[in-house]
Amino acid sequence: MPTNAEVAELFRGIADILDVLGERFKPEAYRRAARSIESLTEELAAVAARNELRTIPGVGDAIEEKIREVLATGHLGYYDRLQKEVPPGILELLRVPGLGPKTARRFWTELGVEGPAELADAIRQGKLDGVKGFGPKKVEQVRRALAAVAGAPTARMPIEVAFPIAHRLLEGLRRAGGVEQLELAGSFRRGRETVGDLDVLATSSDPERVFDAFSRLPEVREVRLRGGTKETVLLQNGLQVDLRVVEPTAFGAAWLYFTGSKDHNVHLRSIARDRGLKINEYGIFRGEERIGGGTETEVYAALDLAWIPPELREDRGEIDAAAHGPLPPLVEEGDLRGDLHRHLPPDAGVREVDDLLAAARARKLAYVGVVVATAPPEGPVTRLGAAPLARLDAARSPGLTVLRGIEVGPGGPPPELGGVPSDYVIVRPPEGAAGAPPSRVPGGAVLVAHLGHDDAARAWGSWATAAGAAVEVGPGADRIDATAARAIREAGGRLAIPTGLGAPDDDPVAPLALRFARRAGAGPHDVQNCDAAAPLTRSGSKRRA
DNA sequence: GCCGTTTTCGGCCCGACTGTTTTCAGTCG
Repeated sequence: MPTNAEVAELFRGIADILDVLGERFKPEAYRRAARSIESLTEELAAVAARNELRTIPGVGDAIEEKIREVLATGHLGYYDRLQKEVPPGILELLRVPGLGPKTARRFWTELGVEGPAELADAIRQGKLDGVKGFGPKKVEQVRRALAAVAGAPTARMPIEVAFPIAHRLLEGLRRAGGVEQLELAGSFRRGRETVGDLDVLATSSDPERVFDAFSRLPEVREVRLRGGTKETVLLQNGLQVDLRVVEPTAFGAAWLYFTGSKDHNVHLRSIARDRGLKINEYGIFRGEERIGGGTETEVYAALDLAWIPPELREDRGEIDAAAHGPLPPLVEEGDLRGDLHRHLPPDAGVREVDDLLAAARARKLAYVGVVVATAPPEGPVTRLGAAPLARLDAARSPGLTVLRGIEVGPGGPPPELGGVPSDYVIVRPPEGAAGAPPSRVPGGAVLVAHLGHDDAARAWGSWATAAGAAVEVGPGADRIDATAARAIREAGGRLAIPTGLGAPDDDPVAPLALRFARRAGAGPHDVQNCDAAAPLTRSGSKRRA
């Protein structure tokens, strides 16, 4: 049975071939279906079994039938036939930056070139000289792009890896001066798990100065292109960054546009067109007249839509919802009232305890849970020292409840931890194996952390609901991303969001966990640590410190 | 190939940048 990702990849392959064959609208139709399928929270087979494939955005009669064929047989006759029409190497040419379907097709039909290696040979032999549309600059551009693409496949980067990089770039630009507003856009702002590039948007009275400063940042390896309003650079690590500078009056329209997603933009613009309006990155227009664009809200309002949070802008029904009034509120940083998963360093002393509690008070948290002992499925048993433990228990603060947590595997606390008094349990599933939830519930379990298995998310979500537990969301290999968080919510489970208490500014875990939860559509009621009081603990009473 | 509170047919977002051209095609996002 093919996975959703494999079916999406198949449809992208179809789109590429159709592109080279010169089809006009079909390629985008297949790509749109591919994007939708990728973002599903369950297997296609389950959707097909309920006969609901047509409810997937971009899936109509023809694509539904193709999905059913692939699910049933593992093959698609249509794709097999298409593959015979175009040499495989031509499709590789589409991966070369600056080469598109039109150009690839010309290389193939006019020069007999059938792949990247042959194209490089053709350039060396001067076969492109004098070909219409290929001057010396274009040939050199293609030659360099071919050389670059040979060594570096362009993979999307996990957002938690991009986070500190984006943080540094913005810091650098601010320090250089000349920028007024400065924001990230693109899939980064939408909180996607991976980013293909970074989009940075600025307003400035002196764009040239901003571009100059950007080009000189130490992270920048080379400037790819530069015009009056945008500059594209490549970082040392290969990540591409686009910087746009716009007028302050157009900031909202530009931020909306560059945040995407593409499908969201296309839908908005088609609504505008139906109403005799036009949206571009400079504003929203009726004829020549500009009727808004300073803020995103103005643009949405001109279409009688409520403002839509970036995390939801995927054209998965959010636009229809916004037409009927404000969307249900998503969880915000200020909604977080406590944190039940703080670790202290193994050699923590009294000082670290005091710092953590001071940070909790500064954030006005109502409760904080500190892990005092761990016996995870893998790794050694660790315990907090006697002195910091005493300090923790002795902490006195009218507003702050302090709790002791122990972190254990699905089987519950091992004998080694028998003597450790605790208020609640953090369950940590074993790494690697797509572990099924335990059949019995460890007494007073309130949190599942470091789950990391997308496939198991739905099952753990159901289990957590029954256990009165929450599942921790966040970036990284052993955490839960937005898609899995959505599956947990659909299974009736609640989420927990780390607060980042005491973490440095560029630490990605807390801000991205919040974005993932929002992307999963979670409001404050769906998040355990938005509750005003600490969850019920195993003793049935809260440890008032 | 998809889609529809004008539509089951006839549309399908919009502009920047580059290189090659004397007004535009291709690519990209």
